[in-house]
Amino acid sequence: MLTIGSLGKKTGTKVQTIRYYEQIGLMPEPGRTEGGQRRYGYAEVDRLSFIRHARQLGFPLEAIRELLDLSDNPDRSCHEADSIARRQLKQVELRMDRLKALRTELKRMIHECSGGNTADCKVLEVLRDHSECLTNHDEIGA
Amino acid sequence: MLTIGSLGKKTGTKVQTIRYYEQIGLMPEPGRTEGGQRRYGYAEVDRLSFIRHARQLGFPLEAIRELLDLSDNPDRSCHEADSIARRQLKQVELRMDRLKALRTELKRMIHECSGGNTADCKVLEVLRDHSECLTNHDEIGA
DNA sequence: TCTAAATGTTCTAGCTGCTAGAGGTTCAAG
DNA sequence: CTTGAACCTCTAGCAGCTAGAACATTTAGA
Repeated sequence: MLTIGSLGKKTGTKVQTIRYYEQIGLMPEPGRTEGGQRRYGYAEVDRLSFIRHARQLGFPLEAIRELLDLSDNPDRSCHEADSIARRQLKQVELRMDRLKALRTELKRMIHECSGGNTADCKVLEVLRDHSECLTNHDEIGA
Repeated sequence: MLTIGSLGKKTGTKVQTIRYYEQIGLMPEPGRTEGGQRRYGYAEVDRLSFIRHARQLGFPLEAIRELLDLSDNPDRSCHEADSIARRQLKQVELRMDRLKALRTELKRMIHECSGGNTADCKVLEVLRDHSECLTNHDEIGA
């Protein structure tokens, strides 16, 4: 039986975060000692590892909830898990595209800055006047 | 003189957001009508445009606060604005690197999923067992 | 001049995914 | 039996907004 602290260490999760996951129903309510402290078994280690791993891959908690659900029901079609992963991939690629455009603009901005005083600072000038931008980054910063 | 609504339209900002910026001191407290409604001039259009543009480039509000400060003081060195922009560029590149690793992992995961039922779903399997990952994505999902 | 619609006002709470702190209790080692 | 680390609950905070309730003002048309 593991305490919440050792579960945390095993999975690289802060104690508060584990309690948070329990609170929102991602982790089950564990058994307690007579004194009221949580005690975990190895099923919980697996579940929490799954969650943390999915988080590292950027899945939002709601997606993880679905994935856990699928994982708990081995009879259901793999298709759903696959489409969640594809959705996540789409998100990642979208964010990458935005960051790419952003990087271009930032680089240009910095490159053109010659280093006098702020009165003719290129960085500030570009920020002041959107028309100096090459891309029309509507929602880039998301 | 502009109402908060027309300022919002001119700059592509929601009314609530403008009030929020005022609340945190990014936008100045504007003049009011006798009835207590906000009225803006063209200086405010410029300032808000600056803020929104910087947000689109991903600058956090605190960085924008500094940039506005620099912009208000034309005598100060451009160097500070430049270093804020460089910092932002670093952030963007860091996030891009993480996303790139993430994308690789997701693609592999999806690619290997043959589409049976979840009992042998590759997506779920990879999530279950970190050792199947090529990268050790410690903080990838940030 | 009156009215009705559109827009404005403040205040509070919610979103994601945690994280930190206060103030108190339990557990395990020595 | 004592001590100190780890646990407990509860509340509030972070970024950067966004939404809604409940009410006031403005403006255009009849």
